[in-house]
Amino acid sequence: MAKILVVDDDRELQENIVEVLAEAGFDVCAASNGEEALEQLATTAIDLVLLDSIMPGMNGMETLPQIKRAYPQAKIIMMTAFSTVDSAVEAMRKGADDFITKPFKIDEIIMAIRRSLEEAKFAACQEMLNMDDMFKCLANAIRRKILFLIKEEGRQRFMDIARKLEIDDHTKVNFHLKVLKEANLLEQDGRKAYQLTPQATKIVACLNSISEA
Amino acid sequence: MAKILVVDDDRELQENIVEVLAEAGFDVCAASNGEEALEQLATTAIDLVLLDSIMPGMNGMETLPQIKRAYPQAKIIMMTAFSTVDSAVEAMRKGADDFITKPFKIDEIIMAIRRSLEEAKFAACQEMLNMDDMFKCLANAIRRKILFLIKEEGRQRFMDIARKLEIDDHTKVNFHLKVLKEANLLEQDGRKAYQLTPQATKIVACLNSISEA
DNA sequence: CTAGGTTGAGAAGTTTTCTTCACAAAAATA
DNA sequence: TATTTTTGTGAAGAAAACTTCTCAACCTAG
Repeated sequence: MAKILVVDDDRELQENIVEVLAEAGFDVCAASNGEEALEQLATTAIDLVLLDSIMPGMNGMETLPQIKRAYPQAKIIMMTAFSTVDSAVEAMRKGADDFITKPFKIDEIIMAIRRSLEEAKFAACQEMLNMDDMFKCLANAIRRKILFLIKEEGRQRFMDIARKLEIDDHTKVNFHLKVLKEANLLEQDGRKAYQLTPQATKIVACLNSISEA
Repeated sequence: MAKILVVDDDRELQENIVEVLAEAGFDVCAASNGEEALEQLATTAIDLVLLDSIMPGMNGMETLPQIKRAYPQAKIIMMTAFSTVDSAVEAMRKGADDFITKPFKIDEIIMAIRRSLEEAKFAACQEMLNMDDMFKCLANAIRRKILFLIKEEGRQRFMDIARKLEIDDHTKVNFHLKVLKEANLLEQDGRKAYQLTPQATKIVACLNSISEA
């Protein structure tokens, strides 16, 4: 279930939107201005922000780039009663994913939300589908063994890896370590010991959870 | 944190073991006999069972094979005050992972637990390392796209898959679908529509979580 | 400093994987 | 029923991946 943050200083409109979106099946929370929005985002995983452009304190146009910078995965739909081509273009260039004019119809905002959430899902799938190097790496059994050896026993030096995996031909180990480095799954520290990259750590933990499920 | 179930009708000993294991950092729960143990296992993910062999009602030797059958991933350490070679061999043959004689020292039981849990972790890693077909499947981009298309849009017929992935050459699609079927990631229903196997569903969900983290 | 061990690189040979082609079988439609 | 469309098979060719070999650079120990 997608989590949506409604940011608007008009308390009545805000509550109206929250109620309607909740009825439409979304998990909704609210903030009255930019500062509150950033606070909410800091503690809650938000999928999409409905952001009013005119608010006292930090307004929508000022808040937008800050949210985009700190929470790039969150989709942002800018709402405004005073829309011009210039303000629309400015908002989109600052990172808004959509732009909607008040007063709007309910199904209009719901459709915009659904479209933006769909785009977010698509982007997440694309990112994973594009991890070609990583998938090609994991196709090879020796390389899987190397990753798990390092996960289980910590960083390893070249000949330790070869010995523990019982591979006599060091050049075979060298080839596979090179492939792992080029795929950004392994890196070397000051002593040339091999360790997992953050990405590899994530992947190995995830794959481990398949066996446990 | 490993979850341990202590099964013993001697209430004082049971509480003693629970307390000591909790202090050693384990998450512990208890049962007084075989029936209670099976009930607990039905509602809680247990990593390891400490199972007394002599209990009223369903005793340890009767409970052991039932646990092993229903919860094969759970490690079982059999405890007994009346140990003979025969009883030890019988317990191990029925699936116990270790066998320990009462009265035992605390560090003795903790060491046995640690050893068994380490073996469980090693077995989980081995299972995953051996999923060669699956990993080789995921190395190919077209096959990843097929899996995600079906995850996102539900079961698909042959030409629908080709059309949605914009692949003109149907024999290319056919080849990759065949590889996915042979790796037990895809199966066909009565109308020949392709759907994910339970295993594939698990894997795709897991890989999806990498992008979201 | 020298010799041996460790680590790494590049080329050639071998194996595996993928794509394409020709054809066939099954299902759907007119 | 005949024709068209959909789905599937196997072989050959092409591309990618892996293994082996030779050599080199660097590090360590005596």
